[in-house]
Amino acid sequence: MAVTTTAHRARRPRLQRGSLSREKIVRESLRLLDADGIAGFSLPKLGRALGTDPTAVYRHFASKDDLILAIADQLIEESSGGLVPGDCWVSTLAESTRRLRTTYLAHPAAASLSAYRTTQGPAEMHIVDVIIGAVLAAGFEGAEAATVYRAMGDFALSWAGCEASFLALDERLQKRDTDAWTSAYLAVDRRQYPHIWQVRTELPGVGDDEIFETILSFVIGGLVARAPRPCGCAQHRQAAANGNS
Amino acid sequence: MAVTTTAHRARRPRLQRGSLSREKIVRESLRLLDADGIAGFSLPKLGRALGTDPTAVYRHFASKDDLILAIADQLIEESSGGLVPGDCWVSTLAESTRRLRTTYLAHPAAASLSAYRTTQGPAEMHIVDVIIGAVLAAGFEGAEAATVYRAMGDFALSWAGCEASFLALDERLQKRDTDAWTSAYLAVDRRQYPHIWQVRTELPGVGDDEIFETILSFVIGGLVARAPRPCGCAQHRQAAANGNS
DNA sequence: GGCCATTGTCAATGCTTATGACTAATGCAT
DNA sequence: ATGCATTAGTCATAAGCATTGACAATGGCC
Repeated sequence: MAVTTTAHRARRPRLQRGSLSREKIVRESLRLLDADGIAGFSLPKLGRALGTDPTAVYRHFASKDDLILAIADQLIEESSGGLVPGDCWVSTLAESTRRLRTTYLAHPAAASLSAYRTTQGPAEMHIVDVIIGAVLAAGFEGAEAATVYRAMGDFALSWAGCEASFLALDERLQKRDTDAWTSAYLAVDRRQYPHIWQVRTELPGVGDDEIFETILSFVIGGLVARAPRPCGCAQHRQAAANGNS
Repeated sequence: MAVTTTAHRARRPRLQRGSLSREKIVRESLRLLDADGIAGFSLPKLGRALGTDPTAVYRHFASKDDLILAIADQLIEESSGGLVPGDCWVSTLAESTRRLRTTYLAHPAAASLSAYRTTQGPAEMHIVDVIIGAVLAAGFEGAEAATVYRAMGDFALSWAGCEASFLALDERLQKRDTDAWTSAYLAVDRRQYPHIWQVRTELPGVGDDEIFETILSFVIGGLVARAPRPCGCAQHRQAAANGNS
């Protein structure tokens, strides 16, 4: 069958007419959000950027929220696509957290809109399965496994979402915050806030990556200490043999 | 065309000067946000709720963002007011994290608007000083102390902010998410997502408080394991003496 | 009394999300 | 191939939002 009827379109189960499609709209949304931030993202603007009527997007998405969910799934896909769990559950957990953060930081405006939302798309299901797999490999079982999974998953989402939300603020507002570390806290009164004063010169130099790796090491460290079964990979078996928890 | 439109418009008697103040507006904003959520919070609605002209609030706040910052400071004050660090730095850290979360969960809509914002108000400075004090008591010094403080502080803010943001969503959307745990994940395909399948019956029963205490115990556990100086309080000295980290 | 900054009111601008009516393109059955 | 139901794109429009500038009443001050 399949003669010469628009070969590349025939792949889809249902042919798309015209110039718009959900996929194209999501892609252009991401582009707009990356370029102009949240302020540059409205359905009329999106329609115009696509070269269509300002309201045309409503033919493909029931509402703006519907579109945001599609963007969320795209982000999760970008973040967890091709992630294959190795034999070390510790690095599986650490890596999936790092990857989510990397994606969110690459698309802060999109992430700040779509974080904390459950898409129930295939990409989300996949990463959930991977993380639960790691938690089970750590020896947690039943209700405790479910709780530990939620704790680790929500930690990754909340941290990355929070960093992204900050980066999605106006540059003006971000500068206000940065200035707090570099000047306001630097000039703090010694008697009123003695502890801030003690580390005041160190505060401006702290980098975001450093902060993230610190909290991640705490979380993973606390998890490993509580895990019923140590990690079976070469590196961690070595560490466990040395009596290090 | 126009006949008698403006002639007998039902006019409310003009309010007395001083019927509005920044404090009153912040209080009414919190009330509105708690009652109706983010959707019920616009400057026109706020003005009407205060019994004034919809635009009257602009006489006291330069913009909506200006008002949101004032709300943020009010929340921090409510959360950290009266917090006195004890001799146990572990519980100081845990308690201040718990208190922030409690406040944010009590005012989810307000928190979701104002989280991640630096107010540089006295309430914020105070809680920062308390947390840095605990980190110093743990034996961290210099740049490492600054990094650990940021990690712990940002963890508390991001987790509580994230939970609040979720609670600030429409009830309809929250239900969508809850249903994901109670039905969608329950009916997952065993072969496609074997790990989800394994814990599927446990997922719906996991409570938010439980998840929070789990991640908090991981974070605190990881921190304690890395701290140069163990906690000096009776309870933790005992634990340290038993060789438990 | 008279000055005048402050603050409440009003009208208006230009943006937003969203909907229903209308039109034209398309796939499908005949 | 032809006609038709479906549907994508367009248009007009509604209702609500943040914000602004003009205007007017108020109350402190001299």
